[in-house]
Amino acid sequence: MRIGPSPTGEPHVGTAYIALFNLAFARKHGGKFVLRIEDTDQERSKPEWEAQIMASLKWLGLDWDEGPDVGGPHGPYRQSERQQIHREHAMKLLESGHAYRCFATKEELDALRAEQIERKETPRYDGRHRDLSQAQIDAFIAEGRPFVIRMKMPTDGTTVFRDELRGDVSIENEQVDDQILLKSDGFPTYHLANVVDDHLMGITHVIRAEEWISSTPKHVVLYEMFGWEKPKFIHMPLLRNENGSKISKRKNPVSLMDYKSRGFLPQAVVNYLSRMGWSMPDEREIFSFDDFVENFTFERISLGGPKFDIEKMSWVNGKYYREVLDEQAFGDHLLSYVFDEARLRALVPLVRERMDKGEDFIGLTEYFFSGDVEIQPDDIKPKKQTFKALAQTFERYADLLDRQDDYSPAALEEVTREFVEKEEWKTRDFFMPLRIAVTGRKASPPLFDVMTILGRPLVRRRLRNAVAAAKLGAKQEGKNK
RNA sequence: GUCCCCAUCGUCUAGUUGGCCCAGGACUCCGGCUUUUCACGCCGGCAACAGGGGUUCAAAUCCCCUUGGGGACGCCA
Repeated sequence: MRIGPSPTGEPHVGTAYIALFNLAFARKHGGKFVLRIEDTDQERSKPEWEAQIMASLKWLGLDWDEGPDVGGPHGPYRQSERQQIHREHAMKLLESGHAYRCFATKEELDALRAEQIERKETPRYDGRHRDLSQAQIDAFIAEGRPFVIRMKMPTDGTTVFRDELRGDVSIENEQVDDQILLKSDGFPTYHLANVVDDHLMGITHVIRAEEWISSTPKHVVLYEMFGWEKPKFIHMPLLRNENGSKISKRKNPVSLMDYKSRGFLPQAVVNYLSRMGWSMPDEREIFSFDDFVENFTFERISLGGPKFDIEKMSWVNGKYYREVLDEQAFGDHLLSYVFDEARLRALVPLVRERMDKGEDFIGLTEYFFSGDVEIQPDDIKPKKQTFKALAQTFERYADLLDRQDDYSPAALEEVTREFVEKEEWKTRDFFMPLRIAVTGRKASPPLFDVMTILGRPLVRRRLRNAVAAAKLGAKQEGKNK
């Protein structure tokens, strides 16, 4: 069993979800759980993300038997360090005629796709370089044209594979594209790297999210091309947003770091996640990971995509507080959460010149320690603006911050000032409501320092609350007229 | 648009070898009890088998169609 997170963003709840089921299955059947970093996207992968993902999984107690940090017999466990292996396997397929070079540029293919969509056709590769003559290939290479290696998918027939949860899934081969295996930068795509590494690492059960079902035929055909034994495929249901779409940070707090910073217990998060699409035979809701492993079977997985409900996860967390942990353990949790050293240290420069005695601290910083802050509509309305305008502007600002990657004070200040200018608002008319929205008070340390320490999820939540407050104000405004 | 997957209360789900289910539990919400208050706890309530055809003595459970939802269709994973 393995989990292959891609270090291209914050540690995602979906990663933990899949890791959890892989681990449970491995533990149940005495198998090994492998952590393999799938960092073949050179542009988006970052070492910081990798470190954060590993830290988050460890926080949850989802420990791996083999991985980049602990090593193991099938290393290296970072795909970027296995490039040579992937390349060799791509060459093998090239030699055996199962793959070919494609010289089409990205622009060329984008244009092709655009045309196909225009004509309401299914966007797909047209096989333009699938049967190039050797002379043509030589000529292109002599020209120094960059190329990718594509797999030669059969054009007819059907590929059938067994999903252990759903039974046989069959997909017509003509529906499947000639997948790129090796990119022009020499790195493999997910499909090649995944199949090659899974085989080499002795992965017997591929437990991954449902979104991979439609590309599984490619993987099956690859196994066959290499003449390898196929693993068993288990596709877990996809975690969903409230509206049913694939879970995303737009609609949900999906970063595992958020849960930690909001004071969730790792055991409670794991417990809640186990109940997503799975149930105990006796319908118990509160159980340990060991209990989960003991009772785990695929038969108890239900396939409807479960919606992630932070409300219910909070209830689970509360259950742990009052029933699972004893006073000592609960006290320890509180101590480490409230007096988290990193957070306390971050506040030091903000409060030092503002306090005379230790007792001033709590009053000065309480909004760093609470979830939502209370906002009175009347407090946030600038004199020269309407509630309606405020609501709309805040909404646009919240959207802007969602897309903001750099959350440092300087960067926040820059984008915010730019934003205010673009909105044609007076700086003070925007900054005061913003300060109240974020801190719940009219006076605070420098706003952007505060926002950085609060972090994206909390700022986001409070901004949304302020939008709601402004809308409420707008309603009353309308009535009075 | 094409292909694939899925379908029980608002949400998570039990139910799946068809009958014990006019569908059970949990979250949320609403009552009540307990409590100086709040919370917890306890008791109670609202609330679902998407629709239509079959198969069968009998269907939430099996089959088909429709509808709905989701996913995939990237030199991202």
